[in-house]
Amino acid sequence: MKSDKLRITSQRDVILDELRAAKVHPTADELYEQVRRRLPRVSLATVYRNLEWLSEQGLARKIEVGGRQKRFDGDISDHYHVRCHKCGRVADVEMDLLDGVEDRIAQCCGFTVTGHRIEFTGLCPACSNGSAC
Amino acid sequence: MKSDKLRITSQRDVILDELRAAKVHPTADELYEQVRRRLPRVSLATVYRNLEWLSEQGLARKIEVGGRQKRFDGDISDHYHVRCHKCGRVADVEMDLLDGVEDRIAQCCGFTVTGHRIEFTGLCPACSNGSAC
DNA sequence: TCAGTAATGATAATAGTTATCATATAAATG
DNA sequence: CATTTATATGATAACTATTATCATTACTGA
Ligand SMILES: [Mn+2]
Ligand SMILES: [Mn+2]
Ligand SMILES: [Zn+2]
Ligand SMILES: [Zn+2]
Repeated sequence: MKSDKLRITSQRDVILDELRAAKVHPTADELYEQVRRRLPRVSLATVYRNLEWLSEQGLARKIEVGGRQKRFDGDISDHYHVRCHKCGRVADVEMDLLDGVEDRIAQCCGFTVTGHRIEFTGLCPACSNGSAC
Repeated sequence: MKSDKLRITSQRDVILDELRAAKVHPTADELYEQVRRRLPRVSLATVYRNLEWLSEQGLARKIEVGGRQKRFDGDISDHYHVRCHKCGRVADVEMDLLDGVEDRIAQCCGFTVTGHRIEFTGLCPACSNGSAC
């Protein structure tokens, strides 16, 4: 009988490792550049594929913020983000989760509400003081 | 002396009118289909251009929710949204805005925080009861 | 009526992501 | 350890949503 277990490849290993090491919330291509340093023959498709896979496995998070590109987070704990509307940089926000807020709005729209996400917007330190991002 | 006033064209007029009439938060191509009924020769580019323009003028809002496509809102009042993670539908949430929440996190990340956005997620009525969206 | 300029429609280009497919490789089996 | 086989990979094509280009159209004011 064949196993249906998924494999741990060196690519997966390095991708998750680099994602966790990144202080920023990298886009797929930003992470690709990092991973390339350790695996020069890696494909961008592999990075995309595994970011998707890691998210499905609950080992990483796809954070849906505004902006064209998706960003990823190696920190799977529930937390909020702030995004710079000038350069797109995303940082963590140290704020307690709003508790029970989903129940408060559960009735009014007919939706079955299961979660919420707060995205603060503003200017990052670099963009605040006129310097190029 | 030449005027630098911007023109109200019939396309603009109809686009804003249809956007305001839409109960959903349409994507550009959804709105394009609506506008086409009244202006059969309209171009999709014109819809994109004017949705952008209307947003800049403060006559409409570009709502940055998750999902691939941008959505637009003819209701320019500040309010939160809930998005169906199955079909992408977006509805308004009847909840008072969180007050002073931006100040509470202003220090912790170095960002100059100027706004926030809450996106609730869940299942819309149609997706809740097994029926096709 | 005319000149000047902004907007339009058609379409090309771009960006980001996903799909395809031949080859490589991890892990189960013997 | 060698064999088998399903999964993962790398290269690249295809796709989707959006933005840019540009010749033409049509407001607007003189
Ligand atoms: Mn984070
Ligand atoms: Mn709305
Ligand atoms: Zn910035
Ligand atoms: Zn739905």
